[in-house]
Amino acid sequence: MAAADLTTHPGHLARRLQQAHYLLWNTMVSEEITSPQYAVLNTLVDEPGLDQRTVGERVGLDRSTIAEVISRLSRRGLLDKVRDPEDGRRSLLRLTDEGVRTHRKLTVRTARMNQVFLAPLTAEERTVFFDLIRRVADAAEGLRNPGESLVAPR
Amino acid sequence: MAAADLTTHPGHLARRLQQAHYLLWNTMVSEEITSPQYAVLNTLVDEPGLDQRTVGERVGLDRSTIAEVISRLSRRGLLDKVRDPEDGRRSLLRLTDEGVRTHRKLTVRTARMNQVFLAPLTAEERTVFFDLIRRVADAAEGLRNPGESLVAPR
DNA sequence: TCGTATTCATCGGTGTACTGAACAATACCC
DNA sequence: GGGTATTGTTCAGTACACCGATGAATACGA
Repeated sequence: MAAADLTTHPGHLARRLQQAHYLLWNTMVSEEITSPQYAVLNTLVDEPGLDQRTVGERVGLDRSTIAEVISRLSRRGLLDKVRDPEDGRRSLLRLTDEGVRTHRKLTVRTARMNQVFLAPLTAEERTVFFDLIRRVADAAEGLRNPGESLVAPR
Repeated sequence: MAAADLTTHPGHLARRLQQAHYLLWNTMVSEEITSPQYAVLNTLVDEPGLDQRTVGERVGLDRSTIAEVISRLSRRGLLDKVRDPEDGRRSLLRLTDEGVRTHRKLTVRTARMNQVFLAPLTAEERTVFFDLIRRVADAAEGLRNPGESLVAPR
């Protein structure tokens, strides 16, 4: 059997896209703070006091992964983590002043990086780019929790 | 400063897309062989006897990463790795019969998975999807080796 | 031909990213 | 109110994915 053409395999393209982004992030945004770490800071700027699991859900990180990311951010003094006095299972998260400053700085640099990253596309193409990726990702994420969107239990 | 909207950040979208793909791969293709491992098998079907560095270049994997991926495939008996007698620095790679069989099986399943993954898009949209991602990824990869495409040194 | 430069592979370190299992705390139901 | 189920976190294990440094083999130039 002949080899498949990987340039038409969305998974392979997604990996290449992410790697390319990782490299650009490292040179244009930060060598210490990673993109997922920034996503966590960004969520907590908007919603301070969120618990760990919910933050993971917002940024699309697994329960184990979010725990590690948060422990690194906490170790660097960018956020504080305290047990919820109302519910001893939860860890509540809040940015420190240093965390807020870091978020502000990285937001500026990230905007610059996105300009470079998306430079090959016109404004219309960018809109399409976001739309197509979002639709595919949303649909695939939906396959994991069948029925969730249908009955919305809770 | 307000929080940024991550749904317009290509890096964040790329990560979500890749994760969604990873999960679908696990359920529809294989739990043992990963997508990067399949990419290596696929390359070696076409070009047996390639050295390790070149394979890494073909599939877009770092020298350290490709070494680990290949060591796993070798441990599972899917490929053979021998020193090049002509150049003692190189490791030459070749699929075993078992490796060829595995590639054939996974190629069928991967095609099925891609249908499901891309189901939200029309045929025209898929073409655009591939084109946009490829252009962005190619351009970003080009930023790493400035001048390479201009003068093609060697 | 001998010494320097390049190239390929490996090693150590860090950071995602997933699963399954364990544990503690809370919620729910008879 | 006590036993069971659910929920949030952590831990162990596996697999990418990067960099810098090291070592071995080859290439090249004076």
